[in-house]
Amino acid sequence: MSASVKDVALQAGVSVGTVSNVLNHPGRVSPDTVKRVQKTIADLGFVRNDAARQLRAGDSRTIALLVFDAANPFFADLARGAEDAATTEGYQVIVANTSESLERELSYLDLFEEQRVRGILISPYGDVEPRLHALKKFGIPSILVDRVSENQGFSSVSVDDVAGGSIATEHLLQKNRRKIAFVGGPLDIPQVRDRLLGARSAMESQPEASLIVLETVATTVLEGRRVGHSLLAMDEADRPDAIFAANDLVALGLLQALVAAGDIAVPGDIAIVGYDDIDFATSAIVPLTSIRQPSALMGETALKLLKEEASNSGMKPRKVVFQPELIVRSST
Amino acid sequence: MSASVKDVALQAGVSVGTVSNVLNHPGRVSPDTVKRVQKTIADLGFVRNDAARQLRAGDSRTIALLVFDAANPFFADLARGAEDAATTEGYQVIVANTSESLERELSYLDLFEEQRVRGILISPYGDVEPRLHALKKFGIPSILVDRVSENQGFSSVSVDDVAGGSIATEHLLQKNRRKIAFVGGPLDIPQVRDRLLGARSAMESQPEASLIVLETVATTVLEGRRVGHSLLAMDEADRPDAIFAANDLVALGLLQALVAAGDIAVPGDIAIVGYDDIDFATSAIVPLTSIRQPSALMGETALKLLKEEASNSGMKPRKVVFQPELIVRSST
DNA sequence: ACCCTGTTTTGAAACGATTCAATTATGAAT
DNA sequence: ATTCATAATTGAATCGTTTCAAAACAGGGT
Repeated sequence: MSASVKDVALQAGVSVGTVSNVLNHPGRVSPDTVKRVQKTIADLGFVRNDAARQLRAGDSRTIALLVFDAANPFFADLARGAEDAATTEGYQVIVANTSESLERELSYLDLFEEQRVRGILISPYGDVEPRLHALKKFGIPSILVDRVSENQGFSSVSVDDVAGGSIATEHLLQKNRRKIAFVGGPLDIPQVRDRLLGARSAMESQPEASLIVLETVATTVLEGRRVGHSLLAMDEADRPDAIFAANDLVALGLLQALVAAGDIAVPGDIAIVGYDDIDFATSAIVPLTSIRQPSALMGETALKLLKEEASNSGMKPRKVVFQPELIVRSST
Repeated sequence: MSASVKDVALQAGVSVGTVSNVLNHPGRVSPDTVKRVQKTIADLGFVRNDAARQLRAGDSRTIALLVFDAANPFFADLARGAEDAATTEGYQVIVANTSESLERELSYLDLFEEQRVRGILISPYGDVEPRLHALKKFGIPSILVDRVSENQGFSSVSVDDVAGGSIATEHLLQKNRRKIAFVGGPLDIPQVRDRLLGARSAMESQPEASLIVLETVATTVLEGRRVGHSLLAMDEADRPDAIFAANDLVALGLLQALVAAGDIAVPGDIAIVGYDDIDFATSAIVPLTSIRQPSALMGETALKLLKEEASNSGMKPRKVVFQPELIVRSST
C-alpha cells in the first residue's frame, strides 16, 4: 500500500541503510545523497512507520496522561501545561479520561503498557499504586499528579490539600461563620479527604463552631446541584451558614441551586468557598472565592520529573508540593 | 528486558504460534494448552508488544481526536461522547490539542500518519483539507467535527451554525434590541464566520437595526474580557444594546468585564447571547442565554461515521447536520 | 604505485508478534 | 489393524525500521 524504506532505497539507487541514515543521521551522509534521497521520499510519499521504528528502537516518544475527569477545567489546564512542556522536550502527550471508572483506569494502564509508553502522568482515582509498581518494574515510570504517593514509592506533584482545606475554613471562620458544611466526595479520594482533614484542623481553633459533612458521589456540577436542593429542603434553623466545597464544580452546582431559588442569599445566608480556582469561578453568578492551584505549572513540573525519571531509572522518588492560595471574591 | 512470546513458548513447552493463538484465537487451542500458556504468561509477566503487533497486522485500534481548544468545555463534552462510543466499539481514543496553532495542527497530523492511526476526528483550525486528502489517499480517513467540508470531500458532523447565528440574532431583535454587536474571531474560522453569516441574514428582517462586528484573535474568556473593557471605554451613546458572542467563553469574558464594572446592567443595558451552552453558562454571574449544540452526541456520531469509513474505504462522504436550540436564561 | 586516514555506503541481523501451509496427534468407523 | 476426517500444533516467513561491522571509496603524502 504505502512506500517503505526499501522502495525509497531502490528508487534512489542507494541501500536501505543510507535511507535510514538520511532520516536519522543526515550528517553521516554526503549532501548530494541526502538531497537525492529526500527528493525520492517526497516523490513516493514515503512516511516512516512508527510501529516498526518503535519495535526496533524499543522505546517510544509518547507520554500518557491519565485523569479521572477531563470535564474539570482544572485537568484541562494541567494537561495544557504538560503538553507545552512535552512539545519543547520532544515528547508527545496523549490524554485519556477514565470518567471516574476504576475499570477504565486499569484498562488504560494495560493499554499503555502494551504500547510501551515512555512514562505515565496520572491523577489516580482508585488504588492503582500496586499496578503502577508493576509498571515501574517493567520499565515504565509514573508520576502522581495532584496526589502524593501512599508509601513514598513514586514521585509526585501536588498541592498541600490539607493546608488548602485549612485556609478555606479559616477564612470562613474569620467571616464569623459557625455552622460550616463540607460538600464533596467520595471521601476515599485523597484530594477530598485531605481537604476535609484541613477543614477539621482549622475547626479546632473555634470550639463553638461545628462542621458537618455532606458527602457526594462525585465532585461534579450535578452533584453540587443535588446537595443544593437538599439544603433548600432543610429546616432554615438547621442550615449551615457556610459551605466549603471540595472543588469549584461542586461549588458552582451549589450556587446554581441556591441562587436560582432566590430565597437564599450568597454570601448573606450562606458563604461559599470552592477549590481549584478554575476560569469559570470568576464569572460565576456570584463570583466564587476559591483556593487556587497552579494547574498548568503542575502539569509542566510533572512532565519534567517524568523526563528525568525516564532517562535515569534509579532515581529516588521526589515530591514537589505547591502551596495553595486563597482567592477572595464575592461569595464570602 | 521483558518477556516475549518466544520466552513464553519456551517456558510453556509450546511453539510461538501456539502462544499467539492463545492470545488471539483461543478457540483453536486445546483447553489444557490454553491454561498452561496463560499460567506461563502470568508467571513471566508477559505483555504483548503493541508495536510488533501493529507492524505485522498493519492496522491499529487507535483513533485520534484533534481539537484546537481543549480548554473549551464544548470540546471536552465532545471528546467524552467520542470516547464512550469508542470504548463500546473496541477502539481507543487519543486526544490532542493544538491550542490554536496551525503548526501544531500539521505536526500532529504528521504524527498520526506515522502512527498509522485508524482514523482521525478533527475539528480543524487552519486549512487542512489538502493535508487530510493526502492522508485519505494514504489510507487514513478523517471525519470533520463541528464543521463541514469545503469541497464535499469529507464526511462531517456539525451543527447548522448559520441557523444558530440566525436564531440568536432573531431572539435579540425580538427583545427589541437594535444595535447589535457580534463579538468573536478570527473571522476566517468557519464556525465563527457562519454564525456571523446567520446573524447578518437575521438582520435583514429589521432594516433599522444595525450590526457591528468586534473581531477577536481567539474565542476565549480572555478575549471576551478584553472586548468587554473596550466597550466600557466606549461613549455610552455608541454602545450596542445587545451582543451575540461567538461562543460561551467569549460571552463569559464579556460578562466578567461588564458586570464587574457595575455601571452596565445585563440584560438591562446590554443583552448577551452565547453559543455552545456549556455547563458553566447556567451558573454564570448572569445566567447566559445560549445556543445549545448536542456536543456529546456529535462526538458519538462522528466516531460511528469514522468506524464505518474505516472498514469500507469507498464510501461517499456523508454529512450529519444537527439543529441548534435556543436556551433562554437571564442574560436576555 | 602504495599506504594511510577519514568519509560514505552497504546489507545482513535484529526487534516481537502474527499468519498459514505443513505436520502431527486424536479418535471414530470400518 | 487400517483408513479417514478433524483437531491441535509447529515453525519459517513476514511486517518496516535501525544498527553496526565490514567494505568501498577518495584523496593526500611519500
